Amino acid sequence: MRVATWNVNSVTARLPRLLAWLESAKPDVVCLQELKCATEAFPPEVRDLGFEVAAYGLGRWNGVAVLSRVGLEDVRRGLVDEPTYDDAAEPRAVGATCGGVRVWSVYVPNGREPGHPHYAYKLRWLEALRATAVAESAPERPFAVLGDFNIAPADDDVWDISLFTESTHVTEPERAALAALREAGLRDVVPRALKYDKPYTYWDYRQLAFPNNHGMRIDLVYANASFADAVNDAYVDREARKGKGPSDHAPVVVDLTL
DNA sequence: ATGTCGTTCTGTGAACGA
Repeated sequence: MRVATWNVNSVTARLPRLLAWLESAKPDVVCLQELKCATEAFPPEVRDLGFEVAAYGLGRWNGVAVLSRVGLEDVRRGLVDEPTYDDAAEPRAVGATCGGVRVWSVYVPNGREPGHPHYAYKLRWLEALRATAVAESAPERPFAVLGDFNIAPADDDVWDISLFTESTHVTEPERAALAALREAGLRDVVPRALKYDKPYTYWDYRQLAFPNNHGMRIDLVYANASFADAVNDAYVDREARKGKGPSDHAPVVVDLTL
């Protein structure tokens, strides 16, 4: 089974590239983030390719989905005890069971800057993610949380850590939230880089970041032992970041032998 | 130079978030 995660930065703007990628990469299950469209506006062309779709979006911001061509059951929108921001629920997590594998597609809040209310929201949201993983991860069922975590797990996951001294994505509390997920039994499934030495998944649109490989590894796969032990390959599909009209993120692809 | 995107509204450019 091939499972992937991709922050597409607008599913409607990315539709031609998404459809081409689905046909060439042939994933069975895909977690998408930053749909930037409402649930009912999710492009029907994806279903025409044979995928069932569990989308969760409200419009301009955020939005997540699980696509599957191996079945789609027990869809859940939102986390256990999920926090709100400015008193509003945001569409940042959707879970589904696909061919016996439980996956969550997540778009973790950015945080904006340490000390900002959005940063405190990010940490609360990550605690709700941990609680959801604990509630749902049974040892015998492959389980994984995949998505844009907006956290670089280690300094090596950033192209130049010296530029991040006052920034989110690398702070100790954010990394502690990832450690708490690991303590809950999830493992970081680190993909291969298909070029250069680091498996970056995101490169800013600005300042020629992609050609200079000024990237970050912030799109993560956190999996329980049943899922992680079944992984026979994982890689970042950097080809999808090339050319005209890409997302600023590349897909992470994981192959499982179940 | 926060230098690029994508979306929406204050709407044919600006504001916002990333």
